[in-house]
Amino acid sequence: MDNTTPRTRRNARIRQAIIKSAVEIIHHEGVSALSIRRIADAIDYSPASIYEYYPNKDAILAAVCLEGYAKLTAALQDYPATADPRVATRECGVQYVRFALANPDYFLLMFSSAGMQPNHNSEESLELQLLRSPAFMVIYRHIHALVEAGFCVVTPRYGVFQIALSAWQMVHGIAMLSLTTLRDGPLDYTIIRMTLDAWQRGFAHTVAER
Amino acid sequence: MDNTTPRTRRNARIRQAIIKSAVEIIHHEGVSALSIRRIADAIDYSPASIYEYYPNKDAILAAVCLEGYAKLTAALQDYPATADPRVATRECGVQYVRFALANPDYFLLMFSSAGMQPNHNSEESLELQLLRSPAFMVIYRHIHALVEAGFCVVTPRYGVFQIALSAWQMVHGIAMLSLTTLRDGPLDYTIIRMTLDAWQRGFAHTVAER
DNA sequence: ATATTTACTGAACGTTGTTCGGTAATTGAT
DNA sequence: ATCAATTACCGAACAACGTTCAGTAAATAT
Repeated sequence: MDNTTPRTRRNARIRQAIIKSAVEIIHHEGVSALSIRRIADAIDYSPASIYEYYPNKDAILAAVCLEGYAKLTAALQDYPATADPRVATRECGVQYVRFALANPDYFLLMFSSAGMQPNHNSEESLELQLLRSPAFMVIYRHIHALVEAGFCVVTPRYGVFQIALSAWQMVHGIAMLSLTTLRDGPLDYTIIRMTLDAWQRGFAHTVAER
Repeated sequence: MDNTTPRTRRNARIRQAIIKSAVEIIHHEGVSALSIRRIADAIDYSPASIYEYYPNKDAILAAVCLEGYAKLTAALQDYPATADPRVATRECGVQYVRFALANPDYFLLMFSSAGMQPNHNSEESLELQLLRSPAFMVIYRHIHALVEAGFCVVTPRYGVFQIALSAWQMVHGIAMLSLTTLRDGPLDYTIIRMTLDAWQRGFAHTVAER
């Protein structure tokens, strides 16, 4: 189909300009400073025109979050390939925390409210949806390699997926608390590495079945 | 001093009514539905009068959070004393997640924005501040018992405090992701217990010094 | 009983998200 | 090239928001 007519291309460009200026406003002045009028001002349109491209403000925030997920995925992969999967897994976690602290506005927007998740398709099982989420898959593959190398034991009830989920939960807790309750406290990546090593050690042997 | 004159008592009662109605509005219609005007309506005052008791809306939200911290602390202790500190520690974590899912609005309000933490005194070290936070202390004592019983090994760099912090981060990640990304997915407390057991196993032996 | 402090309100200001009627520009068909 | 139909855009407005302030009613202190 002609998804590249002049019109659709202009349309896409303006949509892009909208979320780009939104990202900049958020980055420089925080989420609370973001308003339709500020965006309209930044891209030389009237406030009403914004609604030709996005149905409402939440849709714009959702689009910003989508960008955030992509950036997070890239950040998780931004570590040189390592022979030892244990180190690779751990450093992936460090990257997660690093991303959160480097982009606090992005991160809090993505993971603070209950309605900011990508393609929340309630038809499908949550597991399948996560497995199609690129960011989660980066973690998943690290855990898979960990298991392959014999550093991590799986059971029928608690497989690669569950371990990957647990890893995500661990680093997410570190990141989230660092941004909220522990903000402006010292952030020691040496200690975070020790925490992640301890987490890994917990899965080094069979998870007790219940 | 006379902190119980008729005036101060009335004052306290009205302040209490304000945050009580705020809690109810949040609970029934979500944080986004909370407004000064709605509160004023609920307690039969004019919007302007609210400002005689709280300087602004954020102060009201902060007061709501304070209540939340107290409720969380109570929830963490709401598990019968157990002989085995390993079980006690794990069930404390389960209670944390339970609280989050039972009070999603409270929890997200408390731990979503960067400015909702209690008495953020930047003079003092973060460690000392946490050690005076009742909720954290519940976790801290569990870890202390765990160490006392020999189920958990401490090192100079990574002591009871760090382990307790790690425990908090772990359950916080579970809770937070369950409320946001994993919301409306199934929540299996059996699997959460297995996760917390694995976490505990990671600290069962010496944390490798770096 | 009077002076003074406190409690409370109505009305307003500036800002927000969003809608709508109307106009200018662009497109598709002849 | 011309004309009708669609699309893009805007000004103005609406309702709701947080907050302020001048002014009135009530409670307190003298």
